[in-house]
Amino acid sequence: MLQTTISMEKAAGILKLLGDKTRLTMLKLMDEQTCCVCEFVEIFQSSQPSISQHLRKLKDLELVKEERKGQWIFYSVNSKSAYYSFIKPILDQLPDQDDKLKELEEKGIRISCC
Amino acid sequence: MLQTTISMEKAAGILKLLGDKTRLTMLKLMDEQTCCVCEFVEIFQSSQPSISQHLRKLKDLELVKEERKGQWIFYSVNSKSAYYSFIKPILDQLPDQDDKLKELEEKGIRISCC
DNA sequence: TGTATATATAAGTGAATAGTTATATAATAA
DNA sequence: TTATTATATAACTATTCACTTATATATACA
Repeated sequence: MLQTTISMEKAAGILKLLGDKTRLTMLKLMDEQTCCVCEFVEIFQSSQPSISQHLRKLKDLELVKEERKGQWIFYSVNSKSAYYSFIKPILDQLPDQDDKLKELEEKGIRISCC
Repeated sequence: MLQTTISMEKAAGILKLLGDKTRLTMLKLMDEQTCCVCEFVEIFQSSQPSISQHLRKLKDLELVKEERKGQWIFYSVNSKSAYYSFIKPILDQLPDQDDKLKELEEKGIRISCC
């Protein structure tokens, strides 16, 4: 069952992206739920361009996919990616981040509904 | 069987170290065999200080252990590390690097014996 | 001894990177 | 149409990072 071999080059590139606390947490969140940019901005108390730039890097490697809904763009982990099987075991070992989304819901600023 | 929880902070720090092609390949090699600095220098055609510095970073996070044997210092993955279970699934997905050590043996410059 | 070999460390340099501010695009609402 | 909201992108800046050169330490061997 050992599937697609990943090149060292590609693996290092992906791990470099995951080697940032913000991006790693974003990915963990997006593996559980679909999130939009403004939610990340709130969660990480970061600027909107900073979050956008993190998302773009993840999108460039096709680790996440986007879907526009009206004015919002929703991001989630791209489980169809050839490299999903590479990152999934990593994400699974990370502490659950659901509390971050729960906080948003409590504050009444969770968007995801629609 | 989901064991030790790793913090996001720590996970990101480790992944950042793995996000370098040289270090990632070194780790994969050291997960299979014990290697010394001069072997890495030969394999990666890198300078000795460069290799030493990579090893130090891996050692600082206790991902590798060292053992002096005479003039040589042998490095290997520290499977006793609290984070070995975190990196092992990653290393297992990487392409085998045995050919690199075989090359050294063929050239007659493999040290590990003793 | 003194010389050679293996490794580590320190200091400097250039490139990569994450964040900032400013601006552009796109959808919605008035 | 104009204003507002959500997001992306471009240009700039400060920091991080990998590598270099030079030097130090430690072992082996003559």
